[in-house]
Amino acid sequence: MSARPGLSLPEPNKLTFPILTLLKTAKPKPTPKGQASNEEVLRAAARLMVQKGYGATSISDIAQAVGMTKAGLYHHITGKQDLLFQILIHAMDGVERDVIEPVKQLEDPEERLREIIRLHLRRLFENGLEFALLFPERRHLEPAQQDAVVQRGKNYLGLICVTLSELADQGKLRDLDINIAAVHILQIITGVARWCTKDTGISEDHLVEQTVNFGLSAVLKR
Amino acid sequence: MSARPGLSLPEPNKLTFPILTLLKTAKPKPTPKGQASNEEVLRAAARLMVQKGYGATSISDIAQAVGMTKAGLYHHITGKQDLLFQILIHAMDGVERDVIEPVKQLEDPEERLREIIRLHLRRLFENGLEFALLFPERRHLEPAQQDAVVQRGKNYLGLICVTLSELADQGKLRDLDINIAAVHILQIITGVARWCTKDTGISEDHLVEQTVNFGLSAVLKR
DNA sequence: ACAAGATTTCCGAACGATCGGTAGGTTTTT
DNA sequence: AAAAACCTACCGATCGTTCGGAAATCTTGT
Repeated sequence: MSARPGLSLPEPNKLTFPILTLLKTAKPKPTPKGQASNEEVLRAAARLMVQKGYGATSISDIAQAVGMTKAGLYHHITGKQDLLFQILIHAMDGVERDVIEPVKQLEDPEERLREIIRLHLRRLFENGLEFALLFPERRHLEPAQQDAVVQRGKNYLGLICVTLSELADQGKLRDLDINIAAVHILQIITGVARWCTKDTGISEDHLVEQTVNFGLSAVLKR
Repeated sequence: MSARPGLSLPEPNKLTFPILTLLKTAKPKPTPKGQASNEEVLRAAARLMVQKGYGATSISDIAQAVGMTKAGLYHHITGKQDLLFQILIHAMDGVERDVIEPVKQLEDPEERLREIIRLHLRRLFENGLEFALLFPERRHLEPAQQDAVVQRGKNYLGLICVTLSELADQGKLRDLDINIAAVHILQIITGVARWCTKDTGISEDHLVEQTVNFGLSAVLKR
């Protein structure tokens, strides 16, 4: 971090501590590009990709965002494609941890559906909008990686379907196609992640409340 | 179309008639790249971009899809960016013609909202899913072009807002934020355009009916 | 009807730029 | 001293775009 002769750039987001702190897997190869990328890199890359799209985000962009050069960055990632894969896996991990798991313990399906929407939106606002990348950008992955991501997305969709199904058993559900309704609910959530990057003068609490009510009203009788 | 010596490729989608038939504007320059691109090119380009994304769709891909070479294609377009712009303008033209205009004559706001969703979905199925490009890909345009596209999108959103407002005047609307509800409705529609590329075994009629009911139930009392 | 010229349509080949990725050496940390 | 983190410099490939010319098509004079 000291002598960089003849170059006094601002160094935008220079990291003040070494990356790659929680690497648990063994690394036999001299290049430890194990599948564990660093949180900072993932976050910066995700932010750029949400902003500009996967294709328009170059490795140099990401490297610059974390205060490194391209070559330096390649000690933390194995490639651009795999970086996207890590981001999507990471996004799904977060959703499963912060949304799916807490919600599984709820017995009442109506409360569960409400919490799914609420918790997911909360997560979007707090932990970044990486989830918005899941659907539009997964086509840039290898088929095998794509399948892995799609599978986890389907699990999530399945949870919504089961919840709707339970609501139907209780007679609380409108006469509708559960599968289509589940997709629409998911689209509403991810839709928020999409247009919420803009500077809308809307309070987060208000948006969450309105979206939850919107989703529940669409499917519940009353 | 006749002698192409030493080259017997299948020529995948070779056009059997000259492109650019309805060019009405005068063309002073030797390169008549006026802003009127051909329908075939626009359609093929839109289809590819929906499938692979703007960044991942090369000019060669588009040229091959219409049975030409890169250089030949450049007599019909002024550039890749402008091609995207033409596609988005064309998509908005279609929506304004097939959705907004017919719907403006409807007095009853409930019927109007129902027709907005229904007609828009119908258009998606029949005239291609170019509308799905509007929101995710417009960031690749110049700011001026972006503004033009965004403005027309806002007009559409405004129509939905006005309709919701009229429903509120009639006391038919739930207690909700009209602006947020309008965005959610639009997101549902464009969401269909997004995941509908897949081979879902769902009938179009069924999907339209379900989506219309979903949207109306979300905002109407009852 | 038909040839000749003008115009449009398209192609082969290349350009400059940028991209993802790598080799090898230098600095920093352990 | 060993290992990890990082940089400079470069590679091959691909991208969007352009140039000059060759077909194909249209227009016009006769």
